[in-house]
Amino acid sequence: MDRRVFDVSTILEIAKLANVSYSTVSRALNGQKGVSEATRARIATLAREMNYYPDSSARALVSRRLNVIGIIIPRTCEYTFTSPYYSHIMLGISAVATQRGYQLMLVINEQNSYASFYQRRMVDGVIVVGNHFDDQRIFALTEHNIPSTVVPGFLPDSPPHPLSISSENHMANYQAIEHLINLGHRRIAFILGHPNSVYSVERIKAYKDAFRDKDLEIVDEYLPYSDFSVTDGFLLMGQLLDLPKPPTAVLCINDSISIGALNQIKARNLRIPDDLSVVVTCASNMLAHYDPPLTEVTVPVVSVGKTAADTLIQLIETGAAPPGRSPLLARFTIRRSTGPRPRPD
Amino acid sequence: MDRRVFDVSTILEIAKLANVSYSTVSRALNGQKGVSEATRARIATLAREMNYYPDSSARALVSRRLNVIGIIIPRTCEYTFTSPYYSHIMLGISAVATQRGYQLMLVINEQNSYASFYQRRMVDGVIVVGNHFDDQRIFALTEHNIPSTVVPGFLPDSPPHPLSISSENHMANYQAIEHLINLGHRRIAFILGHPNSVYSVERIKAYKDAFRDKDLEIVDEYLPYSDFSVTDGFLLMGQLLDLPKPPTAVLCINDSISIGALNQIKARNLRIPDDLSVVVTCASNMLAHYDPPLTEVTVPVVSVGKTAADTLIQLIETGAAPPGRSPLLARFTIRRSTGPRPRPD
DNA sequence: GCTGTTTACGCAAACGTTTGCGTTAAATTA
DNA sequence: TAATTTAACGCAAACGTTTGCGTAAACAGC
Repeated sequence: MDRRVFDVSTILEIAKLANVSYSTVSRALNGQKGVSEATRARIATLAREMNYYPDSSARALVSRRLNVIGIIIPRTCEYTFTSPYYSHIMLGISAVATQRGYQLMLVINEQNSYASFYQRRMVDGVIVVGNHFDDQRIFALTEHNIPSTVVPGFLPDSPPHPLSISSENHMANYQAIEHLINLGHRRIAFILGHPNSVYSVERIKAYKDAFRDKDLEIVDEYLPYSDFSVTDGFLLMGQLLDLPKPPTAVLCINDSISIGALNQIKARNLRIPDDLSVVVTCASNMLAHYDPPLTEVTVPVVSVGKTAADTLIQLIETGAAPPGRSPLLARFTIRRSTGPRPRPD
Repeated sequence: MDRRVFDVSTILEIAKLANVSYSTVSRALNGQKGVSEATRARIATLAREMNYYPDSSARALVSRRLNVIGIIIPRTCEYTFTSPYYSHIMLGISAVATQRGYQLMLVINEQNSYASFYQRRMVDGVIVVGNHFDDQRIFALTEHNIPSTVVPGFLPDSPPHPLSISSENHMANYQAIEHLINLGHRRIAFILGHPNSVYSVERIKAYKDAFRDKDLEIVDEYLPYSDFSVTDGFLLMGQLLDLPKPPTAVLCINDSISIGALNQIKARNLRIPDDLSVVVTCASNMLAHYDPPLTEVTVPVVSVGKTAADTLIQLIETGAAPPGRSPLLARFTIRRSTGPRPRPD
């Protein structure tokens, strides 16, 4: 009678009507062998007629498999959740998960243990989508042997998590900076993200590598940190332009910073690239139709999400991490927002 | 021994070590009465030491409550999932869900029945976040009495779902159009979304209401439909400007359309508002620092998400929908992107 | 016709909880 | 002191599955 509320029937009721034991019903519905085609068909139609759906909780209890993976957005990353970066990663995760029969549990702004979701058996594994490499809670995942991947993962030299999924951005950023240097720029700014974001560290490295390779001096003033927000992009771009020696070129670390910075440039009526060269970094197509067309580092965000999900599911199902994956290369595309260094005024 | 894999203990093991029955452990851990403070404390420390976490599946199986609500993004809305609109709604849902002890199950691009998630007992209720009012699958939710809310819901005159959560946009849009008319504009364009999106219908109504109230003629050419994308905003703005009699003012239905349209305007070097007045609609702050500051319809998207979650949880827990909610009013803010109609050329 | 194999099923345990009911012993009341 | 209530706990059923094992019947090979 309690079941009436839920308007669905159980395996037992079907068994009665089909005149078989309920274990046979289970096998029939799950496509296991040991059931004749006749009874299988009978049970199948009966199940449909009776509006039968398996109870996921009961199934999970005995089979120890929920077919659910958790997406965890740490508290430290909440402010960026609304950015296209996150939604594109989730789109990638979702695509693979759906295809392989997994549901998604979304945990935004998590402040407690990441492990607990697994320990409480709410998920078969978790994907932590955060970019702070100082997150101690990651350790518990590997320590307790919890199936998990981390996006974008951590610094290559000290990875606290063996399954870090990240795009390979060094090359594209190096190319971008090299491109600007070759155009004659020397005062090149890069609006970064949080100081302990993987992305920031990665970008700084690309920047410094390119500058060192060209024997150029690195001025920290041109490398401001931001909170990844549109507003910060706007404000920091303003501060850069207010410098005694303002940059002649600027790179932006993500969509929001790019948009904010462009608005600042527009507000000051600076011409791109005549007065200032701009390289943006995009996960979305928000800036696809900007005038002028923007020289851009394109990050394969959806692929990152797909790989993270694929790796995790493989780990869940086989117990072992899949072998080395091919790198997900960010692309550098030259368009018309970068040009020769303006002559000093 | 199988439990070793999961590295957690069960209620039974704790019971043994505490020298009580496992029902006592359950009661102690759940804060029910019938347990002395001494044993309760003993069990609590023991549970912590032994790394105990309740098994959600087992708990759900008997208590018929999962504490999970599903967020369903229909297939027809997938293309907009990456828009700030969706992430802000999810942020609102998440805030309330977390506070009230619910987890979120995210289903992107669902093509099957919405009801099945409930019928398979994966969620206690669902929030459908879509904007097409021709979605037949909504009917099954009410038909089977499944706890659910729908965002943004449906047209007020024919609601197929009793719990539609939506912002109240008519007034703000009416004000926006009235504002433009008062500025002398007559050729006013509105770049809408999908033809059977609730938002489009709502906007058309506001538009036509304002025009009728001023005894002005409505020209359908100025009311193009879009797919809510940046690209479409860009292209449609171009088509509008290519019209023999181009509009002197334009309204945009959401963030993406606004961005696309602004890019088109910028690409043509039109001055805002001298050549063209622009009213944008925003869920995000992507356009917060635009130059000039944009006259805007601000939609309280996070509040919509919060209300949807709040209503649903109330429905789940009490079995009845909460009484009438106060409307979530969109705001109209005049800034500097709207000005007097330019004199005819 | 005997043995061995396969097919199609049933039985019952198990998964880890919650919870109604029963049973002591202690505490309270008359 | 006896009667009654209450507190603290145990017992066992229940939730709806999956699955290992057992078994009868059918079937094959010789």
